[in-house]
Amino acid sequence: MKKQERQRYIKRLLSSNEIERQEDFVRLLRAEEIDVTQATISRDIKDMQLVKVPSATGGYHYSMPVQKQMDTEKKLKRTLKDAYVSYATQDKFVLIKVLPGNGPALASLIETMHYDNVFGTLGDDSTVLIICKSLDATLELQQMIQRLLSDN
Amino acid sequence: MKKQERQRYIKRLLSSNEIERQEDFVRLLRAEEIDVTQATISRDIKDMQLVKVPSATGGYHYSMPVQKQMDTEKKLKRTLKDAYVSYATQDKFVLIKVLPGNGPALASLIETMHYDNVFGTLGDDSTVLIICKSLDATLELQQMIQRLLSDN
DNA sequence: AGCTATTTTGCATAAATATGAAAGACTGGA
DNA sequence: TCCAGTCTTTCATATTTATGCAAAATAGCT
Repeated sequence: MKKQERQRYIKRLLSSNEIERQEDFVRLLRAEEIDVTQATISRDIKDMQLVKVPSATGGYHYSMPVQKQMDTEKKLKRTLKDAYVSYATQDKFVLIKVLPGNGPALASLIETMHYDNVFGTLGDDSTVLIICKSLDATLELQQMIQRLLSDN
Repeated sequence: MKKQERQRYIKRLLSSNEIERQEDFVRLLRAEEIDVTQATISRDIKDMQLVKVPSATGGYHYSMPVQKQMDTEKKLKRTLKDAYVSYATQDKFVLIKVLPGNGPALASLIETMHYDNVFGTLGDDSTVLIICKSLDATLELQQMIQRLLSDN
């Protein structure tokens, strides 16, 4: 399946927040050997219900649909609350310990949130490692986890 | 203040989900004696960080920013959980009883969520009346309230 | 009020996005 | 295999959105 694969790529590209127009997708996909035109991207965006968000800094960037984000955050929160054991940070890393079996699920949820500041995520059975893009980002992520754990 | 007032109108227009393009805003605002061009709307949308969402039914419509929606839903949930007494529905109405003093706050939160299906909201000291656009909508709203009350 | 700085708007148009229609790919038969 | 139906893509272009710039409005002074 060609289309689905491309759309997976598109999702992955989302977290790198420099995507300001559809042509950016075209360019980035071409770099990955996937040759498409803007027209197709436009249709993909419609399919996937992505939105072009005016960012606080003056530009625009594409992002996950509202509903999905809300749903995912909800699951994320629940998983965190259910399985959370401890966390630690060092440098640009955040390491979350969870109850055995919950690592991959949590990592995948964090992935699909497409946080702008997250470079990558890795989960084994009971540990999730999140690699941030900057030290500031690490702090922010930490606060977000705090928030998810504490609020209801 | 001209701009702010217009932006308030724009927010109010959001809940009527037939707004598919910026020109629709122009048209609807003109109907309310507010004379603007599409250029201004484009800037307002950027200011307010509204997004154009591809809807499930094939079209597009403008909507509140993700973050604000999430924040508001959070407050709404908290308020509901804190102040909820009972609710009842009849026809296209949902009537929520809350602890004294919480009616207006709750009504206003529901307003700012801009639910597509809500025609209007009215809150006195301890009661909130929500008027839906259809019977189906009433059911949906009811379920949403259930969800907010039960989940965490 | 009169003047200056700042903000907001419209106009014109550039830039970006969406889409009809034709062509190409893919699917599951017969 | 060949075909009909379905799905997907591109091309060309219509439609929609964003923006530079000049004019107008607004706000803050004195």
